[in-house]
Amino acid sequence: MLFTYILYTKNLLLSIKNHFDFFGFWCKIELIPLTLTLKEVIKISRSSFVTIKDIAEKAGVSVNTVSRALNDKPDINPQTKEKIEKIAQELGYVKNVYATMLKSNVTHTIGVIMSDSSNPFFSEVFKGIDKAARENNYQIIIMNSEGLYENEEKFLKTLLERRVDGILLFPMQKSYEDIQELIKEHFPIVLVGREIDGWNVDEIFSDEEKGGYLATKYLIEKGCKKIKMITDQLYNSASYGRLQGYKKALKEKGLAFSENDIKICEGIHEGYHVKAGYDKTMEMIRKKEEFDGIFCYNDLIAYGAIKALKENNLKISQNVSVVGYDDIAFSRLIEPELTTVKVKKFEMGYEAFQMLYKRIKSKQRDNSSTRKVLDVELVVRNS
Amino acid sequence: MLFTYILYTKNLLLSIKNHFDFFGFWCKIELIPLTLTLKEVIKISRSSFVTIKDIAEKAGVSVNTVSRALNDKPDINPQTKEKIEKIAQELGYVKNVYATMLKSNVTHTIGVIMSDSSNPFFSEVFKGIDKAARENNYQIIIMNSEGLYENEEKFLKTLLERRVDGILLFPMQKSYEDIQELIKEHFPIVLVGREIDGWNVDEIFSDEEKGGYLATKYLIEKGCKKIKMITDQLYNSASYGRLQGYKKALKEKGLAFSENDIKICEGIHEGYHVKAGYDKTMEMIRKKEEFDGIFCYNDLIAYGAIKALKENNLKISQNVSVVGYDDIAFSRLIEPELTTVKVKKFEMGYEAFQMLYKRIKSKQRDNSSTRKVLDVELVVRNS
DNA sequence: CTGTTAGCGCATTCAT
DNA sequence: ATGAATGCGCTAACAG
Repeated sequence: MLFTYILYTKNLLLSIKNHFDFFGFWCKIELIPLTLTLKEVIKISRSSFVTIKDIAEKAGVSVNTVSRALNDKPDINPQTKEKIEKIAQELGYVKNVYATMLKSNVTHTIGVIMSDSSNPFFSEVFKGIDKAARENNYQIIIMNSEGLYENEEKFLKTLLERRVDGILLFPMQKSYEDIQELIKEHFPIVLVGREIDGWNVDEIFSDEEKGGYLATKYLIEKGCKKIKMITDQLYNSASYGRLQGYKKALKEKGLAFSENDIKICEGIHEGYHVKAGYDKTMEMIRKKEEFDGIFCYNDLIAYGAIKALKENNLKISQNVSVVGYDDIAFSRLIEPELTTVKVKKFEMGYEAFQMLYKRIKSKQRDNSSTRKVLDVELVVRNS
Repeated sequence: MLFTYILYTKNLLLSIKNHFDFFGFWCKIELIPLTLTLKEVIKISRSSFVTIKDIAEKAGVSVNTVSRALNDKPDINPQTKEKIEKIAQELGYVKNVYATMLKSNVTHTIGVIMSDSSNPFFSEVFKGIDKAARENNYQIIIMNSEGLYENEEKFLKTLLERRVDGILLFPMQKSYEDIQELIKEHFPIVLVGREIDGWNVDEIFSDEEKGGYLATKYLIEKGCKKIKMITDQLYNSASYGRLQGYKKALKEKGLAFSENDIKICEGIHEGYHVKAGYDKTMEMIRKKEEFDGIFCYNDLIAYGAIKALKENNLKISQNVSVVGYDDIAFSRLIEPELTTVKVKKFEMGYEAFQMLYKRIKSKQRDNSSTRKVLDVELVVRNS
């Protein structure tokens, strides 16, 4: 074990390092020059970061001269500035942004709460956020709620403690109270990927109904007579919208809607989408339900469905057609290549940050709000 | 447009909100009680966060009583505590961690720099980091370097400015100077996924040579006589190690090694791995190079290779066998299911954080370092 | 052009 | 059990 003691006597500063072991100990005594005060020594022993005060002392100027020099403020002698910059360089000075933040009340940080950043859909959206944030010199604290409301709540608090300038939230449809609280306070927040009716808050999301409509219409026009839909929990606007589109297309084409054709995934865990798609399809086959088309809530579910169909020797696109949603990168790699609804993932993230940024910048904390709807399109491939 | 002015007169504080529009403007005058000072009003207009001072005033106690109450310190009257907690609740108090950090010099934040968090390999590793960090109540600031050294350098600085307690870095093999600087200063840092010889720094990485060896040996034992390797840039330890393993297996089985069998991907951009795997394979076919096996640096490259082989009507596993690396989730979904080297991705992230945490906690900033090697295994599937 | 001073929000002695 | 005072590192207002 290693201990460090610091003693202050009238004219001597001792730093004693004792190395103990089972058989005794020895100690090493270091003399520290008297120019350092006790406080400074403590500081040194605690943290190795150099402060503007250190620079100021070394340069023989005041701290604020250093501050001005390092922040490119006017009213400074070029030579002084140069000298200070040189010393800062030598000492390896790195600004402590916390001190700055404490004064300025601005952190240049946003919080991002999503359910699972390793899900390809989210990670594409995140890329957009990341890009936009970097361009504006903003940092990101990311939190994965794993779809759990408790986490969402906890993270929200953590982010506020960190005084993020704003928050991008991919909400579970359940979380109402705390978010509404924030909105009431006009805290900068943008809801991403979900539409929440009647709230006075900035939102960006896809035209889900159109997506569901396009997918279903495509299946019908391809000749499908009985189209199943495998969807996610129905209490979020995305699945709701896609379902509406599905219904709309059925109605338009004169096909009957049946509750039994809607299969809802349950459980949230690592890779559950693929598994759910697989399980639901297997179940439909086992129960000998008739169907010649499946509209899946997302591509991952579609992968699972395709896997199940293959295992039962059903020909994709001939016996059963499958349409996914999102158009993640892998949908071009699986066999057959997946027909899917393309969502502007990167744009969603990029735009979301822009909206948040605008909100942060405008001191205007009023009751107006903007909502942006992103267009979707059908990508026809071989499924 | 909406402007807010604050006027301070001898006995009157005016907050004037002027609503301009094209046709004129009107203004609303609010009287603010004299108990507030100008400074306080400015504060209110600037930030809506309540401080312990606000609570103290409302509770009629001192700030430190509030501080003690809220931090579960001893020496406090239970009733006072309860009262303070209630007021804090009412006012919607959220602690400003920056102030705390400024005092404590501890941020409970780590920085993570990786090349692309949307790459499935990295996102799995990140999950492990995230899990471990949450368990220890640490926050994460993540940065995507996009494989660019300039970014890595810049981000490192940003993270230091943010006074992260430690850094997890997935290094490009190029970046030496600045990292070494940090290591010399005994700043807590753990290098993840890459082994760097001769550095005195904590590292965690996979047994790359074993992975390359297992993959190649498998191909040979399956009957392959001419095995190509499509790899990434060779200046990182991962590709180097896998190449060594490849060579070792060839030698052991009496097959000749040829420089021409090593195909190196170039370019770094969105989805370049898949494309590179595809391009390199197409090129080999076009040039009529002979081969009956491909060992790919990662699964993404393997997907591209498989796509190219299929397009040329080559039967995977019969005409040409393919082995990938990493075993990302999608390798079970493509057709044929990919034989690959399974890497402990989640564990790598999880352990990496543990190592960093240990380093952060032990004030001991000495010259010792630990390196952890994770085992790999071959997962035989149908390619 | 530069130094002095005050204060951001909080936690920590040290008194009382 | 509670309050007063101090300082973390930095910036900004003000004075010289």
